[in-house]
Amino acid sequence: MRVRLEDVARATGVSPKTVSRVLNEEPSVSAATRQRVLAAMKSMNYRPSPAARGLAGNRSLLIAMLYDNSNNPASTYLAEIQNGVLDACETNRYSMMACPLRMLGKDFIRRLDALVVDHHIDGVVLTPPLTDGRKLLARLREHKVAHASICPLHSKGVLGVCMDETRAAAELVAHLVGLGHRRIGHITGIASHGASRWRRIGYESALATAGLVVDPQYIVPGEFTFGSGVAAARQLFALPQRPSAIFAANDDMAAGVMWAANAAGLAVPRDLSVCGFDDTPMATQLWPPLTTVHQPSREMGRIATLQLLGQLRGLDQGQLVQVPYTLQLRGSTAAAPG
Amino acid sequence: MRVRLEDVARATGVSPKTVSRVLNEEPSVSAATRQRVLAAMKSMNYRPSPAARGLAGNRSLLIAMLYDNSNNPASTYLAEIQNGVLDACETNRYSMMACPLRMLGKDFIRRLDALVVDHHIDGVVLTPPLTDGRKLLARLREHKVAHASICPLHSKGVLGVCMDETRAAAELVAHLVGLGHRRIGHITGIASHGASRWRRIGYESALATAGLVVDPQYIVPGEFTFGSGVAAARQLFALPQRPSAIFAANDDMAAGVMWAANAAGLAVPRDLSVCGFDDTPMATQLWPPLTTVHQPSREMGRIATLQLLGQLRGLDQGQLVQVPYTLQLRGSTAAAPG
DNA sequence: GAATGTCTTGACAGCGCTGACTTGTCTGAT
DNA sequence: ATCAGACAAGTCAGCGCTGTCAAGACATTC
Repeated sequence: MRVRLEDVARATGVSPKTVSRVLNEEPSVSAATRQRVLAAMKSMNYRPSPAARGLAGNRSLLIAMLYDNSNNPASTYLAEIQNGVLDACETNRYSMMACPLRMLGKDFIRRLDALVVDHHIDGVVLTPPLTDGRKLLARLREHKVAHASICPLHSKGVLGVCMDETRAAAELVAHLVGLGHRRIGHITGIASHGASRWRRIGYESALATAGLVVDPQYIVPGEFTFGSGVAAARQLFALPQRPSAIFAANDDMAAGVMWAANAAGLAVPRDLSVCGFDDTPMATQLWPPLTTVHQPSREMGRIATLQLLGQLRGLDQGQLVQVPYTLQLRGSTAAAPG
Repeated sequence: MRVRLEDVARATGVSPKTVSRVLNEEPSVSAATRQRVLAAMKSMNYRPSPAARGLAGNRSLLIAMLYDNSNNPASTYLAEIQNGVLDACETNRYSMMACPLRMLGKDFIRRLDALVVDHHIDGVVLTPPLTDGRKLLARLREHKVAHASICPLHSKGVLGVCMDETRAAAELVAHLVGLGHRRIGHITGIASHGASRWRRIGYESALATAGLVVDPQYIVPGEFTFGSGVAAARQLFALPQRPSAIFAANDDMAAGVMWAANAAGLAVPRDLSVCGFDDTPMATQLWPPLTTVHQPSREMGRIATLQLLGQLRGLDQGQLVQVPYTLQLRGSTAAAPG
């Protein structure tokens, strides 16, 4: 029926333990033996049983991707990251379990235990805002589970990937300044996300660089959702001197701004320039297409996973890897009116 | 360290096998014993090891969600379904593995074997267009793996969920007819998706019901993507008598139509009414908001999974369950000009 | 040449659970 | 009183692999 490790051992004329050593890439096997075992494995189409390995050993070859699902609906951002994680898993013979967590409540403890204790999870990939959940991180350390973070807020001593969001945001705002805009509004994201902070800092630093004052009135809080973008835009439109450009901390909110602009009879980009962040598929599907920053989400998921797997193999290569961004200048931004 | 089944047995004063029986809800245990065992499990916080159960038994309490990832990027549709699958898993103490497959090539055989043979997967949830992959289905039957389908093209004897897409599409087109439109264009989806066929049939039947001729010129193939929507719209705009309304087979293409309309100087809905299908988050984020059909994707994922789990428990309740749709009449459709 | 260390390999138990089989008990029919 | 049958619970091996320990084959040292 099933080809077992023992069968490979018998076929090669070695002990099962030796085959096991080859399987786990342990060093103390002679090259000749290793070759013969590998050849037998291949020709017999041997596939080790994850269940047995998990039971007997301490590894499960399973990792989990944790994400916060308190914000419905599903975002393409997370879906892209998941694809990246799966990419990395596939090339490394790991498997992935997706695990939505509700940040609030102690739900996550139960879920985490189910994952770590029950499934012997080897490591987890954390996505924002889970990257900075204090209790979550504490619990992970307690269980001694390796983890890699994607865009964590606190990056000190953390394994994972990030992007220089501050610089990207600053470049974007500098672009607006270059187009002649002087009153530039900003809609921030959820405070617990690192992204919100960095993008705001980038915005402020670009203004400072250009010698413009940072007026708190022009900074309105949002929640990364379309609806919050609409509301924030209305607030900005109501100012005595409404901004001629708005930088929303993500594309969804930027879409909300464009929506509100349309509703208010403002033409984009003639009366108002709008830009976002993330370059979600939607950015090119709006009219006019949205100026934004491209974030390589899938690649980030892949790299974070590779970092995690590297750590599991004992290569302590781990700091935060920085991935490059690219500005996408499109039709939603234009020269300031007047 | 870890609480094992044996520990529970000792604490209760019964044999391990009896605890196992309680765990697996086997009938031949007296009510009194069952209660005592359950109480002990709870107080000791016993958590069975999936690895051990998988090794010893024939079940893994693991299901897989299969999806086609040859069309990048990630769609919210699939992400929503995944959330629904996870909802159902959680309440039934199952776990899920996400498994992207490339439909073409024989990649899927390897992936499927990895899942079924290695992980002892109990069942799979199929999403379009995998629901109708002949080789895939054959392989699943070969491995005797239970499966539930979401919106399969061929529904005969299949377990899963669907929606009356034909009727929904017909209602939507009837709505356009009611607004006075006589030249209504249609952009179809990928032929291998059942959705494409049903929505087109709905379109045609609605025209027939209204006594309008179905002119092949007004039916243009698309690929469910924004770009294909743009291209198809251009083709329709170039007709000697351009349509006054366009029904795109999904929201992404409808967004493409709106984009193309903007580019061509046509105002939506004044010069052109547009409607889509699926009610993705984007539908309310466009300007004007898109008239479409709401498809309860998450709920469909949940129900399909429940069907699958039901089948695994031997309840052969299985036909296709139909979920209700709702028309979302929004600003992108209006009375025909003239 | 004996003692020591290094490298490669094997023997064996056991991870935590369940399947197949057996045992014991109680019921009702003969 | 005797036996078949139903039910509750137990015994035990073993799922496929790895950890621990031990042993054999060599090379190295003084």
